[in-house]
Amino acid sequence: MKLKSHINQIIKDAFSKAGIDTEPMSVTEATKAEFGDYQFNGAMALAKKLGKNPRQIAEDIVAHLDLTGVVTKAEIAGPGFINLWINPLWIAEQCQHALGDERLGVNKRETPIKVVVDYSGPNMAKQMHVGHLRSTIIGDTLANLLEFLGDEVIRQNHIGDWGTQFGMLIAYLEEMGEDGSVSLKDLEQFYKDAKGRFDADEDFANKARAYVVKIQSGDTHCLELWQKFIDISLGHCEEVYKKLGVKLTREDVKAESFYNEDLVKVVEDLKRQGTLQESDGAQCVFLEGEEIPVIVQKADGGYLYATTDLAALRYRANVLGAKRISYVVDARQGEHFKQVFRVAKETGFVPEDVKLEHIAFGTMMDKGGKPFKTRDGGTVKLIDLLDEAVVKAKNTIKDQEGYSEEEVEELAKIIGIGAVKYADLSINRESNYIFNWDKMLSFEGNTSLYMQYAYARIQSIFRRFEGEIKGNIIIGDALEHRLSVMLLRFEDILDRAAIDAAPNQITTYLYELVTLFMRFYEQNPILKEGVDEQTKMSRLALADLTAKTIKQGLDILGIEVVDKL
RNA sequence: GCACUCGUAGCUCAGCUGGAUAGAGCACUCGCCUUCUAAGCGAGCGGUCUCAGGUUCGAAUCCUGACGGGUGUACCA
Repeated sequence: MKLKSHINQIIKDAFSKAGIDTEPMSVTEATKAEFGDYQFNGAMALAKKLGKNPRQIAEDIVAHLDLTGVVTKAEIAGPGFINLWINPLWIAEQCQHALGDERLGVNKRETPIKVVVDYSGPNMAKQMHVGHLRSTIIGDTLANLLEFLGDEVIRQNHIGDWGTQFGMLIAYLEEMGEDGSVSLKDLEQFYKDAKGRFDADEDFANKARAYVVKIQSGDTHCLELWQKFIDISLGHCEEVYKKLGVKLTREDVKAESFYNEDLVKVVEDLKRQGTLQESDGAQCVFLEGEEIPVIVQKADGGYLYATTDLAALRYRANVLGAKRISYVVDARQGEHFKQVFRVAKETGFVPEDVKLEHIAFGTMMDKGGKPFKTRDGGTVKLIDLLDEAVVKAKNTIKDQEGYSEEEVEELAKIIGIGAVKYADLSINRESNYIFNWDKMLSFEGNTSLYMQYAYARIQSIFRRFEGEIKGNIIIGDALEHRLSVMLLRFEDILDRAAIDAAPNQITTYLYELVTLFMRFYEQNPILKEGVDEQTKMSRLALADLTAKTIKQGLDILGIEVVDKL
């Protein structure tokens, strides 16, 4: 239900009937309940243009407003605000429709596009650490969201599987022989050991350097070892993805090495276009107004990540056919993407109509506002963090007697992982974010547990009810009215969140929705005695739609719900 | 130095396509369980939206500048 568009259309109709030859600005949600459901603030802005006073304009608009359908009441307030009330009968009807629809009334895009979402991008030489968390879950959410809205989403996991350190790792893997896969279990340690050998033993170091050259020249034996290493390493990542409930699979992997053969062509094409300049021996693209050039080939002939990114952009736009390419990457790489995107567009590597965006996010901080580290200053492994979340979640479960051990375990997973993800997604992605166990595992405030609790409460009602909902939704009071309108706003929220790539708009919405529902739950009894049948059915339907909306919203965020909490 | 980014209640954060008296949660004070999960709900307390200009009928929101924090600044990714 594109609620806002409906209201906007009514305003637009009033404009043309009133002979106002301007595109009206969009209505906005009313800032207060007493101001109705939506408000139109455009009368004031027109005052100068039309040479009339804003209240007169407002009156003119209201006089031509169709109050027989979606909107039933309009009031002019203050300097020329137009407050609008939506018809409760219409709201009820729309909620009813949403309830009967598996998409909850959310339309699929009329003109879906292909979107590449590039996220996670772990380095194969090391284990995934907290630095990968935000990209992985924000990216997955964005992909889920666009998919739900009907776009054709192509997930891309641009893993780092190429580079000098792999020579060292492969040399070490070969040295370990069959035991390699065993010691690889702890990649972090494996890396350290390999580095230790590299630093201590000159022969080993030379072998490692030779391997780099061999891999790059396509030596079969080396490539086999390399492939083995990547497989095992990727297996580690998949373990993390599984725990996190992230949908990335091997199908989505397009590693750095995938673009290797294209790198020469990228440089050649740039050269042919005359956009390349040599500087200190390196091949560079100098952009107007930019101090630092984009280097695509080092003085020693090697390629850089800008080169790979250009190759990837070209592939995604031209081979995959993406019209929107979203990079969910740390904000610190803002400059890099700004430049690479410019080069891609200015050289025509990527067509003009393709939207390139860097979905930047801030750094994860500890309670003290410092970058998140272990006690001894090391990086926190993602798998450890997630395991800890599950342990902590287990401790928050109050009534453990009510469950079997397996159930507690399962519940703890859902709660713990959900808490970590929700905490991250609920904050404006561009700002740094303070990681706080106590806060994220709290039932109070804007947390996943609060949402899951609300969902479980509703399911509890249905466990007791055990019937079938018959009859229609009837908006009985102001609270039910607000709750219903909130439910109908779901699509508007998702649309906006998709445009801005802002998961926190979804969490803010869910929080508002759940808060309203909790009030409704307290004030409007459903199964208690003395509630007449019609009211009971209507309230059950509202509760049901609320639960389904919470579930769908959390599902987009990659968070599960439970029937009992 | 230059560029980017952030600065909203004691703390953590919403709000930023300009709109009415700036909103939540935590903390603190108080009230509500013989009836649908009180892990809840309600009420109170708490603000020169960093500062100074500007644009505007109207600015937390847009522009300029200052101050403060963070980040980045050519052959790592």
